[in-house]
Amino acid sequence: MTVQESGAEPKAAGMKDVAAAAGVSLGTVSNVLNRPDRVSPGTRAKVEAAMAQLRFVRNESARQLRAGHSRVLAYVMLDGSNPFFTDVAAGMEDAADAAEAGDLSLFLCNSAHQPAREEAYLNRLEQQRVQGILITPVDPDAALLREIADRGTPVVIVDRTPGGTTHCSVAVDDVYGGEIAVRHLVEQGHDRIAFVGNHTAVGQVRDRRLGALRALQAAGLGPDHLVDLTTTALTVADGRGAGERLAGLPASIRPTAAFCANDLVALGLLQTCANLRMRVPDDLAIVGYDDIEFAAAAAVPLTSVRQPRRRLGRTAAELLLAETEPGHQHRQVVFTPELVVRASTLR
Amino acid sequence: MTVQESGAEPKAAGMKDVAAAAGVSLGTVSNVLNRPDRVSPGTRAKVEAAMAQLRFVRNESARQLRAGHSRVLAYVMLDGSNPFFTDVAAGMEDAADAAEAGDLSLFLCNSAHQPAREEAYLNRLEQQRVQGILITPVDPDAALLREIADRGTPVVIVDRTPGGTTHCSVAVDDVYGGEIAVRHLVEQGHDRIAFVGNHTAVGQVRDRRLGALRALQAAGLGPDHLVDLTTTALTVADGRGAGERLAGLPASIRPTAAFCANDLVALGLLQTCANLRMRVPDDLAIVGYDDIEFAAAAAVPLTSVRQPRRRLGRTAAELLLAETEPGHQHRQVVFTPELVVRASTLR
DNA sequence: CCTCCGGATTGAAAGGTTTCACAAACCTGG
DNA sequence: CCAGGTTTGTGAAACCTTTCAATCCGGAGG
Repeated sequence: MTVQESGAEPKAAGMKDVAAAAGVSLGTVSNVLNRPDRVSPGTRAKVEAAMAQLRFVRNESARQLRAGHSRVLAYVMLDGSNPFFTDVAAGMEDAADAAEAGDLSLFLCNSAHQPAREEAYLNRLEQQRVQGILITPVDPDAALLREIADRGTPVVIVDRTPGGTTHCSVAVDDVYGGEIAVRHLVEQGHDRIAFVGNHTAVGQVRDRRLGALRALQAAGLGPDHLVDLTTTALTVADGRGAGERLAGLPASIRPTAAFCANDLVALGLLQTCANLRMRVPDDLAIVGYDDIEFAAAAAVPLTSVRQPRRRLGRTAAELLLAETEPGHQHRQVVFTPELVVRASTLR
Repeated sequence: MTVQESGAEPKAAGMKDVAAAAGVSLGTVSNVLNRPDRVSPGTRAKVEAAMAQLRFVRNESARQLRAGHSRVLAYVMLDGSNPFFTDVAAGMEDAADAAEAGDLSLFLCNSAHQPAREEAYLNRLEQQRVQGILITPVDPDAALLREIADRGTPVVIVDRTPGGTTHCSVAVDDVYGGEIAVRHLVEQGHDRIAFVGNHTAVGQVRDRRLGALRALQAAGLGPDHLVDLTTTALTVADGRGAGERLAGLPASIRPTAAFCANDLVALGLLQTCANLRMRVPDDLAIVGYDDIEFAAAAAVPLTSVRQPRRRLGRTAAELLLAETEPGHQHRQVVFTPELVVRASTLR
């Protein structure tokens, strides 16, 4: 029984205080925490009682300082409000929970497409000496990413393909995704197909369009069978706008099917169709991309290209954890997407 | 010019190394970092050059250890895949960015409804001595939350109302939300209204139903005018199931309107209506709750009760930051939701 | 009875930063 | 040229934990 301080905040007890209260040395308290088997049951009980009584909370900063690294992984995501990324993050959580090196935590950081925010997070994480950084970067070729990796913090690029092979990365084959989407439409008898998206941007969307062209070519159809409906971004509103433009085309030219770069765009398009009394899929067949949960729940369930989001995240985290192994070589993993056929393309 | 080590990893330079390389004392390096104005331009330049050359990265663990606390806030969210919570988190990010005590980072942790995960995160955060914890807990009255707060880490409860007043909290008036939803339906001429949700659970959903009953009462309608369609959870699938049950009711009893505890449920219900050729709102008017982005983008845009999600998050973070002020009193902030009327209830 | 052994415990060093009292150097004005 | 003030720079202590070599002790074997 020690006397309870009645003054202001009792100044959070440390191991030293615990040791004093239990009448043992500092080293013994440490042993109780880290190698309980090396401590006799009697002393251990005394120490544990003291810890409980003093409401001892281990100081992680001090542990890290000593250890030289923390037991934290972080995912810097591009857009926390996009279900795609939260699912990827869920996969990472699975991997972190399952890791042998128990006791890992995954922290999420949302850059929200803002380079400044991304940079601030990256710096903070590096200073925190996190075990590794997972990131879907605004710019996959940013110098900072390379620098951080060079200085020794493992970095894995998620859902982007960096220029070189200076990091591990995981991504999905978007050309193939575009190909299976449009091949399906062609098989359904369509030969004038709209591509809805902002393909001027490099990356994903461009690849998906490329795949679409390949599918047409394979069917003996030239690039003029793909009608571009270019949007500024990939939101639901963009999809609505594209729908109106599409409906305005004369019937002789109007595509009978649309391949959307994204499910959000597809949902917007679908909504416009409903408003304008165009029947889906009879008047217009629609294929989306990502297969987000709401794609299946739409008024007309959406055919979509599914990416193995959760697996993407899990694999990324596994690659990250493998970085610390001795003769590590960076790997670029590419997954294959899959077409999920639903009512929006089946007449 | 120092000689570049050619062996393995040069062992990350610390301030001591920088000091040596620049030919100054440790304290001066510290001053360059923390009080640059107290250092003459010449030495500062020397030190900065040395830092660049050695690729010096500040060690946050050591800083924290010295400072006694970190510059990190954390939000432990109940469900990272629910757009509601990611929007709340976005509001917190706004507040963290704007905070006077510059240089705060917000980390997100996803408990995914799992008490064990939540507990692991809470312990880790407390050990990390974070500046404060924001949380939408699985159980708002869990003992651990109180203990952590008692030991000195500020805790703010988000979107839940804890039993006592031992924490700050922010929430939304769900009774009122239910009331305005059903009042609107009554004004549209409905007098037999379905309530779709799992109201056996305590909390939100129960309050929303309570509000619905009040609205009926205010219109002189008894509780028998509310038809309960009870679900197990609040997912799209639950909504679909409820829709089928509803459609199975004889027309003489079947409600002409439905108030859903959640937009996901409402979207599922909407989908069933489309499948069964029930017209919305003519055959069934639908009101959802949360006003998630997809509510407006549905095939029939959904009337919904909007919660100030972003503001909820921002306020929560502000309350948290205010906790450190001297004579702090815990506050319970309650926001008022707002009805957004769209096509799903307007004939 | 002495030695040796192994398990239990201890004490001190180390890890990188910040802070603070203090010393040194430089200026100003008398 | 000096007293007193300001600007720069220094050195050591403190933050809390972990690790590891060293010590202590009781007991077994000779």
